[in-house]
Amino acid sequence: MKLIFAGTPANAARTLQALLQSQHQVVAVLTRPDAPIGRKRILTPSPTAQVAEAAGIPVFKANRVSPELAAEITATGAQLGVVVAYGALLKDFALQALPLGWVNLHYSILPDWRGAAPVQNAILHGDTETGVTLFQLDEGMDTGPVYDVVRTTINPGETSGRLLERLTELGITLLDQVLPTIDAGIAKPTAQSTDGPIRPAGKLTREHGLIDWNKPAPAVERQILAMNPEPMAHTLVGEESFRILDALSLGATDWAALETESDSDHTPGRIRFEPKRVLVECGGGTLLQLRSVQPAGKNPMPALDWARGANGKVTKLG
RNA sequence: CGCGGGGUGGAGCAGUUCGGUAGCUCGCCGGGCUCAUAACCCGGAGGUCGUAGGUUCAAAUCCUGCCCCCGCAA
Repeated sequence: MKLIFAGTPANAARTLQALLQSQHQVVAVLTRPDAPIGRKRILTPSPTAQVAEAAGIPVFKANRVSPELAAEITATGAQLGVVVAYGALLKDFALQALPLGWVNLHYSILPDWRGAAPVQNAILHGDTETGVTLFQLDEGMDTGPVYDVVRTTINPGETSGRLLERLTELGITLLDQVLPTIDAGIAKPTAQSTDGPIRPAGKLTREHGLIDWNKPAPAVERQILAMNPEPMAHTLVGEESFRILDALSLGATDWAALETESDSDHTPGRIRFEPKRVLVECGGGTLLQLRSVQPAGKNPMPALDWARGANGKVTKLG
């Protein structure tokens, strides 16, 4: 089957690579325009564009599909479009540009977590299960009829980045199974369920990553895991940003076992350096064990490494 | 020229203001103690102090160019 692929970030690029090695023929790729990346503002093609260009496939770069672009898409002769995190909604004329329309891989069990950041939101809200949904694109946001779903358990301590990697692979297998049935004309998508939670998965901004140490440790842990790798949870050390990449909630504090001196000052955000652990006091007398951190201007490092240099200089976060 | 932090044995840091051949907490190797140990004790290896050049009797430290990493902002 002749396909056009639309996607932008790394997981879309990974999926494109898989399609390139499949029985299908990717005749063109749609991705977002090159964007300035990093401090030096170097204009960089999206990961998907890089994979496409390396494979010698024609690339359309656009932030939205115009009627003119839709005509070009039609002219490629592709039968079906496959969308993975392209980054923009397709209007009716775009949807109708291909004989079989478009399918979209979405990293949640629809209709729950429709929107830009389903993986991060699932972890942030403490979900224990998520999945990948392959559905037929319509004009709504992630509202189209569903071909199939693959479910998976969210592992304890799993970050958004790691979970997305797993979901990407699951999505590839899902495409592998469903595309042939669409090609054969025997696939029959069914309307999305109307019961169960339908939570909006809004994009998470840097503000969502600012840690409030008054919250209990389990909530802070979920926040840290959800924000990794983007936009990354952070707090402050003095005036400087301090990112926390990985942490583990230890739950309630046994203060009696911890007290070695007469300091009954249990301030949220206060750090306790132990020989083998770095702990932060959270709300409700809970403790969070820091695992991986990144001070401003430094590379990410194990919390214990940071403690070696920071012990005695830093006493409190936030 | 967007703002800023940083490059010192494998890791994280100190030392740079007031130049005099490198220190701390770990890790690693060997030995000891111990029923045992991630605990403790003793010993050891390991560093062109990012790089090129300059000043000086002497540079991690002062001056100049360059490279690399990162936080914020976009």
